[in-house]
Amino acid sequence: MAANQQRTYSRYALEGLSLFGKMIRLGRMQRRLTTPELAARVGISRSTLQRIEKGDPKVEIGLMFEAAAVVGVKLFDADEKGVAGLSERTDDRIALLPKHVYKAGKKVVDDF
Amino acid sequence: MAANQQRTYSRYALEGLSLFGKMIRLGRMQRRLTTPELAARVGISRSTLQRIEKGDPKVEIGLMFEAAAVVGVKLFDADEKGVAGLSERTDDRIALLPKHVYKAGKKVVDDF
DNA sequence: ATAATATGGCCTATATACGAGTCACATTAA
DNA sequence: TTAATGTGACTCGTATATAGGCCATATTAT
Repeated sequence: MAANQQRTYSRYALEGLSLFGKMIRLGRMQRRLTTPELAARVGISRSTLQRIEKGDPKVEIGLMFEAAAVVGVKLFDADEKGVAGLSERTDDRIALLPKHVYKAGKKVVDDF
Repeated sequence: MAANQQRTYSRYALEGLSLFGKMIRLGRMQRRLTTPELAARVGISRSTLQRIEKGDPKVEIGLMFEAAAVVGVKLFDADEKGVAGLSERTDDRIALLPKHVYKAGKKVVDDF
């Protein structure tokens, strides 16, 4: 018992998840894969795949990324140099910032 | 006991997750938020935020999307009409396909 | 029409992610 | 330098996601 539902998610996150699930579903159908087939290829159960395609916020992100990869859905269009290139550039940008944030009576700047 | 590590993830998924985590970390640092601060805003523990920024495949996808939303990381560059528009167009594309996949001796087509 | 298959929804047991804490070390500002 | 704060890396108990099953309905092909 205790049907809590105590965690809430923002509208933006839920909509993004819903879209992500729909894209995976679309990819699956375009490749003419049934839900048991795709689940088998991803290495998950059909029930989990169903939750993925619904955009359930509680699924493991790794499983959702796996499914997306299998059906060819890519988020943040890693175009040019692919994900690796983006990753490097992100590392570079992080390196430019102070390594700790440190709050000391400073007002939050937020200019970027 | 039983340090299983029985689930494996594809390289592509792991790299995508790593990038995703780095983008969240970058967003947090740009906004001068400490890890306890961001964790509080997202409504999660600091340990979970650490796993998010590392790209741990086992975190709830809802939490990661939530964190991304708070620090302004936008998924699948939902530019123009935003996520809602993309979602609609995805629905439309799904509607064009047969509602079930059905395998019947047909060869996998894969033309799209 | 019928048969065959796909999908959605629900259930339970078990593996495990989460929150909360602690400690050590790194980094910053003074 | 020193003091204050941020971060990383753990541990542990408990809430919960997952796998796997079943059943009902929908869809397809014949």
